[in-house]
Amino acid sequence: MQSRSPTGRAGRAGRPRSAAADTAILAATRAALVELGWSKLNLGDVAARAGVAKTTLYRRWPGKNELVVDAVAELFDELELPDRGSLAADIEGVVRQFAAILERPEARSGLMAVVAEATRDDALRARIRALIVDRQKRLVREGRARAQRRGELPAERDARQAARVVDLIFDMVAGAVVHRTLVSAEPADEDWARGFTRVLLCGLFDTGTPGDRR
Amino acid sequence: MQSRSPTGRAGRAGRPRSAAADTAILAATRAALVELGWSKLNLGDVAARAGVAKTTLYRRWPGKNELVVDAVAELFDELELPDRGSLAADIEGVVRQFAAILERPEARSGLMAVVAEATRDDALRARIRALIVDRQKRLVREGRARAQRRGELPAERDARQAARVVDLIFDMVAGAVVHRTLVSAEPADEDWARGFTRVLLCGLFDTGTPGDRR
Amino acid sequence: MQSRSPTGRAGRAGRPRSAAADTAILAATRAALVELGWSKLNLGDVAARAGVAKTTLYRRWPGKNELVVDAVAELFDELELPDRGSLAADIEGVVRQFAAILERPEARSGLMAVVAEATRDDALRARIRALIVDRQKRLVREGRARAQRRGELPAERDARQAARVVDLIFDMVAGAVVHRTLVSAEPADEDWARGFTRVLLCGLFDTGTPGDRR
Amino acid sequence: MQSRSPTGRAGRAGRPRSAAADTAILAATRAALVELGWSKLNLGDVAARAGVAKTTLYRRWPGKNELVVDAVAELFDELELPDRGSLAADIEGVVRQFAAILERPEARSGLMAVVAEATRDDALRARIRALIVDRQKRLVREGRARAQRRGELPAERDARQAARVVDLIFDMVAGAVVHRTLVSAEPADEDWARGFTRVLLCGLFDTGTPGDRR
DNA sequence: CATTAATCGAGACGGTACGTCAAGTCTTGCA
DNA sequence: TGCAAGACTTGACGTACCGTCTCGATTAATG
Repeated sequence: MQSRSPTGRAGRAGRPRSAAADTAILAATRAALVELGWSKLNLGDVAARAGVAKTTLYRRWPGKNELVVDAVAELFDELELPDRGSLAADIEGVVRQFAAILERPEARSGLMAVVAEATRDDALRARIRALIVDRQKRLVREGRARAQRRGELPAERDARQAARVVDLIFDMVAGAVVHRTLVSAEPADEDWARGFTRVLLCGLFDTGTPGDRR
Repeated sequence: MQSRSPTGRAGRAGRPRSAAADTAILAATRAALVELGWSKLNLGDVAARAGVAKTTLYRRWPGKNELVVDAVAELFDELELPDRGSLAADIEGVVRQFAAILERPEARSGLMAVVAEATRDDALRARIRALIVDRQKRLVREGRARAQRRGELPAERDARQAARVVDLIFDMVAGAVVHRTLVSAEPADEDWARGFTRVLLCGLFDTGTPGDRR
Repeated sequence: MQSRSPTGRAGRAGRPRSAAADTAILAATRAALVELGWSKLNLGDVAARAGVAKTTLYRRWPGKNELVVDAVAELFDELELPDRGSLAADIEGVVRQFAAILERPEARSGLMAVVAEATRDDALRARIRALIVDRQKRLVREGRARAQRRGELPAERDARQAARVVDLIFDMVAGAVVHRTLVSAEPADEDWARGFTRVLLCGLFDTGTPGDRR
Repeated sequence: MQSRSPTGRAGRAGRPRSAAADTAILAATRAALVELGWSKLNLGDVAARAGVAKTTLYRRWPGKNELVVDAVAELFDELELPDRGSLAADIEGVVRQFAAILERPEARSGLMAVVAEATRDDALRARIRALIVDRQKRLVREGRARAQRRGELPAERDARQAARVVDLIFDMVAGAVVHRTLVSAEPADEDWARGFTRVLLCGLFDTGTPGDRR
């Protein structure tokens, strides 16, 4: 998925690419990210850790940015949305999972850096959307559908409206957790997740006692 | 404010630092950020643009990271919170202003990059908090106080609770706008701002027709 | 000879070093020495003249000192000792040749400078001895052997004594020419060479009319 | 002597220059030369050691080269030529004294370096001649006159011839000691001094048993 | 089963930017 | 005015990575 195939139609003649190398390189990238952080990360070091030549790495990825997107994207594939019985519980659960990933240094260092690079690189931005953003929106879609099945949320008027709502919620949830964790640099712990979920579901105008609606 | 004072007690002996240089350097930094972006930004170029020697720059800032934090921080000082008559209108206004800043390439490139670097640099994180985060929380505090005066929001139980709410709202607003703009890479336009404000104030459970409560 | 070989056993793996680069760099060093002199000589300029990256230069030589020793050493390899029929004529010949080399600006600037640096750098001193001093002592040894074959000089008692005499003569000849040329800054012309040779062979006590013994 | 006087006639107006400063600066230069050597020597450090501002230093000397010539020249003024009873003994004595000075790091590092610089700087070359070369030729002149008084050496035909001989002997003695000490990097000890003196006085053709003529 | 064509390791290559250091000048304020 | 302090411009330093290249040595699938 993440590496371009060497030929247009099919890997015809010649020695085929080592499948193990891809795995080793991505793992080495994460390891290097942990030790060195984004700015000191260098592809020569990654190649050495993976037991691979620098040329092998450049044959498969265009550069540092794309490599790190791929390496970080795999982290977010761990996210799951088990049914915790209510929308509030589901949200709190995914917020805590997301926060846990963002505690890991390989995610912290890498994620914001590639987003920063993506502000000036359309292809990179597309890659991030495809491998991280769009892929994790499944969580919002699934949680929303489940809540609608439970009757907690109304159905949307149409598909366009549904997509807009999913996008908005994703930006609100992911944005708040990322901002709390990386910009404000405070832990997104259980208390914070509960407060956040309350506002997200009931709004700031809500005056009810905590826990009444869940 | 952003530059270290040259002496511990008082700038007594020797030639004093040129005050104009600071201004020129920060402006040059933003200009270079627009043209080159974070990753191609180099201090030699910044120094040349500012009409200043590279050593002068290094005498005043420890490095690229701190320089960019200072340069970007000035951008956010433009944010204002004029009274638009209702909390909803105030939020929409500040969201649109914030989004407008994040459209500017010097902010886009710089902000996420320094946040990324700050994940491995405590001093840098502190600098970001002091110059950007804590400074802009004034907007949340002011908006909240104004809404309480209008009777739109209840008063907090105590100061600790108030601070927690301010922090939460700041992360939710800033996080959502940043994520929408930089990660999802979609415009935070008027429509989006309205939808966001609605959810923030009324929550996802809200079923009222749009506009009833504002 | 002057560049370190990249591998211990044999230059096997990896791209081999360009052989032409060594030649180009040493020639560029001499050219830069002529134009700029030692103190203004800089490796960036040398690299540019040689059409080579600065890193290539640093990969092969530790620094300016060693590079200049190698570049200057090649100049002295031009020295020859053709048989002019008598020891006096041979000495005058080599003195004039040596003086001619020291007229050249690349030798003038470089030689004394590296000797100066070598006063605080053992490795550099060893390099000078190996590439310049010991290499040119061949001239003294050869001239002495030839004079002994002619019967002009007696044979030494033993090898140790021979080595001491060779060292002494080398220091006297080279020292006098260098001092005349660079310190006193007077030309070591034919007249001077004749006077010097007379004293070296006959001593200050000699009272004979010039030319009687040759 | 070595510093230019600030005004044409007398240091009249304004604060007069501190006389102690000159002494302190030259001493500091030698101290820095011992610790750092020529190439690492820097005028900021010298100024600090001398308890003087860098500007003061530049007001009195044009630069590093001239400063070091002055500092080193003072060392050679220590040379003396006590009457040891014979020309051979006088020469051996001065050779040993000269060698002793060249053992001192401040002389080793500085002397060759300024000679190297002087190859491209006429004013510097003149300064070296005036302060070092010409000044120490007094030793040769005095030794020669003494030997003539003793009857060891004949008188010259005329003054021009006398000057040529003095120059030649000076270059031979100083050149040999410098070359032995700094280029060959061997000690100019008592043995070497005796061998050198023998050759200088009797020549290489001499076959007599050592010591017969002294 | 030999050929063939791409991949692999290693490492040199031309570049660019780094952050530091020294040279020499300029600008203060004090004596 | 001389002087100490120290900021200033300039420019080289030596290092580290960048992404490309040139090698000789493996490897499969093809012929």
